[in-house]
Amino acid sequence: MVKSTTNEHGEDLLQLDTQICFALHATSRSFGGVYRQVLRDTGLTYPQYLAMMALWEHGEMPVKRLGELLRLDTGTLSPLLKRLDTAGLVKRDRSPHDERSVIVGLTAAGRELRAQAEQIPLKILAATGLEPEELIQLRTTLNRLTDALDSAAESLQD
Amino acid sequence: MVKSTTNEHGEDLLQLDTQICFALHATSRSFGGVYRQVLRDTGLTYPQYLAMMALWEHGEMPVKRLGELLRLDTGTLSPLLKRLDTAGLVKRDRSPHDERSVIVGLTAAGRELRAQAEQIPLKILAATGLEPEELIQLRTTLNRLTDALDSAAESLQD
DNA sequence: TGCAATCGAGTTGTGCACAACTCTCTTCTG
DNA sequence: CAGAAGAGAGTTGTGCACAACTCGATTGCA
Repeated sequence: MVKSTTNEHGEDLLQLDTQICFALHATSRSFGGVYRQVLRDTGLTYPQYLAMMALWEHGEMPVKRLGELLRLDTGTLSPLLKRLDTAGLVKRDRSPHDERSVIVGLTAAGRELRAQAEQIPLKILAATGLEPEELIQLRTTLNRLTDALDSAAESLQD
Repeated sequence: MVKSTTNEHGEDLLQLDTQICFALHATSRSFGGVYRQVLRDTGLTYPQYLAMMALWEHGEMPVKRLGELLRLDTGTLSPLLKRLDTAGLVKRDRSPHDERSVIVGLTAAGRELRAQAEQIPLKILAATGLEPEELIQLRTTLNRLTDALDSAAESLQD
């Protein structure tokens, strides 16, 4: 049995689907543009900012754990952390307990940057122009969507 | 006057904001993962698929117009089209009316690929696991969000 | 205990996104 | 009509995302 691709509003879901995905792609890039502006004087990119956020909140942790929090693999994270290291914001040291593991921690400069970054979320919040209720619902929908997509991708592996 | 950063549900909006943006980022990448699976035997990446979609729907058009449809600048589009050209799916010719303009059109192979790509939207739709109503609302919210972010980014230029 | 399997980081290669630039062609204006 | 200004495409350089790989450390199990 094949589901109809047109709903009661007369919208073609096949078309709609591509628009959803395209809209998401566009929104993601627009967010990137706003963050680029807001982060300009910190010298951070958005993914670097996310990494710093995680370290500000949780303190030092292994690269592995940071990758889980940010959902990034080492191919992305290693060079990113190298750049943060070069910028003097983080330090990386082998764990004495497990020589495979590298512990990422903040330097003094990295901790100091936190004060400068404090107003960033408010600026971003203002830029969204959405009401809190809408943001909450959007987040809920996105999280469900991410879970569904991840498990779909997994079941498509074969 | 400073707005409260905590709403009536006791959620910290500063935290929420970062979660929204992070959630969006995560969803965008999860979509990427599903498309990677689904597009595997076409040999296309997701942005390449978007470009092909635009050409299947609208026929040949200048690079400029394609960039507007996909919201991509030439720095992204030129090499992407070069790869599609190398793959034999599109052709690029200078416009006879305006030597600055390049017209992108489909080759026979590019047109044939459409049949193979026909079931892709349905697969993606299934992978989202969302009801049509939710998709429609999500699209609406995302479009508003994108507009707000774009105009915010513009006003932050200076 | 010894060795195979696994794990954690890092590297390499490809492609996307974007800023800043060049080059050519067109258009506008004095 | 000439030269300046602008438009359209492409290039260069940086950084992110991800697959596939290497390498050394650890773990597990025969």
